[in-house]
Amino acid sequence: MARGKVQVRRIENPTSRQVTFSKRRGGLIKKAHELSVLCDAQVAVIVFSQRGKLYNFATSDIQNILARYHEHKGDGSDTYKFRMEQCILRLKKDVADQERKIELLEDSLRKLLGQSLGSCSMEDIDKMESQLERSLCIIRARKTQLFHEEVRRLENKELKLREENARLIVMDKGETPCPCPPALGKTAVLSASSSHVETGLFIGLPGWA
Amino acid sequence: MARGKVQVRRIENPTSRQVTFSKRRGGLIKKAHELSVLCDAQVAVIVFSQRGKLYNFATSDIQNILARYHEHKGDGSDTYKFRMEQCILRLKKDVADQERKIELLEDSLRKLLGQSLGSCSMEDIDKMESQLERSLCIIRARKTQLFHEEVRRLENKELKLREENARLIVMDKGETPCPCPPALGKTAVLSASSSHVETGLFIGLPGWA
DNA sequence: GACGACTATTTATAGGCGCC
DNA sequence: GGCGCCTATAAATAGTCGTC
Repeated sequence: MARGKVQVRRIENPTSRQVTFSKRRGGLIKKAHELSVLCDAQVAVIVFSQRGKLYNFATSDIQNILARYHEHKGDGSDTYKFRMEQCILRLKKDVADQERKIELLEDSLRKLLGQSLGSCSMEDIDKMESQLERSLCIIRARKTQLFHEEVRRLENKELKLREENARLIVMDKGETPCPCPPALGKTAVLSASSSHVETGLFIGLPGWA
Repeated sequence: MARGKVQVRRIENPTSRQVTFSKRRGGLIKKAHELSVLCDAQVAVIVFSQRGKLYNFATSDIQNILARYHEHKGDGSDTYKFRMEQCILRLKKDVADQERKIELLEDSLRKLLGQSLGSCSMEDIDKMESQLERSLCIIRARKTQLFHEEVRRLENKELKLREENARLIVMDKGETPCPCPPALGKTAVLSASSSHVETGLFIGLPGWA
C-alpha cells in the first residue's frame, strides 16, 4: 500500500510474505485494540501463521469472549462444546441409573442373605422363603448331579484299572494277584463320602417341590 | 485519523462512537481478510458491540480455528476443554466400574436363585448351600418374630375388648351378655391362622444351626 | 534470515452531508 | 438513529537499506 498498489492475493515470495505477515499482523492487532478502546467493544483476534504459530489479541479474557460467541452462535447443537456437554449429561444419567440398579441388586442380595429384613412385610418374607426353598432345592439337585457324575467317572476308572489288572495277571501268571491297591483304595473312599453326602441332601429336603 | 489526530481513548459522544465503531469494524475485518489472503494465514476476528451485537470474520470454519486455539493454548490443564475431557474420562471409568459391579451382583443373585450353576465347583455349591440354609434360618426366625408380635398385638386387643365388654355388662345388667361378636370373631380367626403357620415354620427347620 | 528505521505511497477514516 | 458517500488528512505499510 505504499510504493505500489497491493493486489489482494497470496504473496508468492516467502520472504516478503513473512515480512508482510509480521507487519500487518501488528497492524491488525493495533486496530483491534483501538476499536475496543475507542468504541468500548469486546474484541478478539486469533491469527495462525502459515507455519502454525499462534498470535492473538483480546480485550478481557478470551475465554469469556469465546463463551459469549458460542452463546450467540446459537443453540449450537453442532458445537464441540455443546457435544461435550451432551456427552457429560448422558454419562451422568448412566451413572445415576447404574447407581439405582446397584442399590436394588444389593438390596435383593442382602435380603436373600437374611440381612436388613426389618422393612419386609410378612408377604415379602413368605415370598423370599419360597424362593430360598426353591433355590436350595435346585442347588441340592445340582449337587446330587455332580456327585453322580463323579461316581460314574470313578467307577469307569475302577473298571479300566481292573481290566488292566486282569491283563497283567494273564501276562505274568507266577505273581500274587494284588495289583494297584492304592488306586482302588482312593476310589472306594471317594464314592463312600459322596453317597453319604447325597443321603444327607435328601434328608435335608422334607416335603418341598 | 483524518481531519484531526485521534486519541486512543473511549469516544464520549455516543453517536460518533457508534459511527466510528461501524467504520472501524469494517476496516478491521477488511484488514483481517487481507492478511489471511496475502500471507496464507488463518485468521479469526470476533467483535461484540457495546450493546452485545456480534460481528465476526474467519478464514475457513471458525470452529476449527477455535479448536486449534484451544490446542495451542495449552497442555491447558486449566482449559475448559481439558477439564471437560477429564470429566468425560472419569465418568466413562465410573460407568465401566459400575458395569462390572452390576455383573458381579447379578451373577451372585443368579446363583443364589439357582440359575447358571454350571460354572460352580462342588466347593462353591457347598458354600452356597450353607449360605442359603443360614438365610432360610434367619428368614424363618424373622417370620416367627413377626407372628409373635402379631399375636401379642391381637391378644392385647382382645383383652381390651373383654374389659370393655365387662364394663358394658356392669352398666346395663338387663341385657344378654353378647357384645361385639364380629370383633372377637376376627381376632380368633387371625390368631388361629398365625399359630398354624408358626407350627409349619418350625417343622420346616430340621436340625440346622 | 530476522528486525528496525526510513519513506513514498496507498489506505483508512473523522467529520460532514444527504437520505430513509 | 443508521447508512452511504465525499474529502482532507492521519495511519499503515511495501520496498529498501543497514545491523545483528
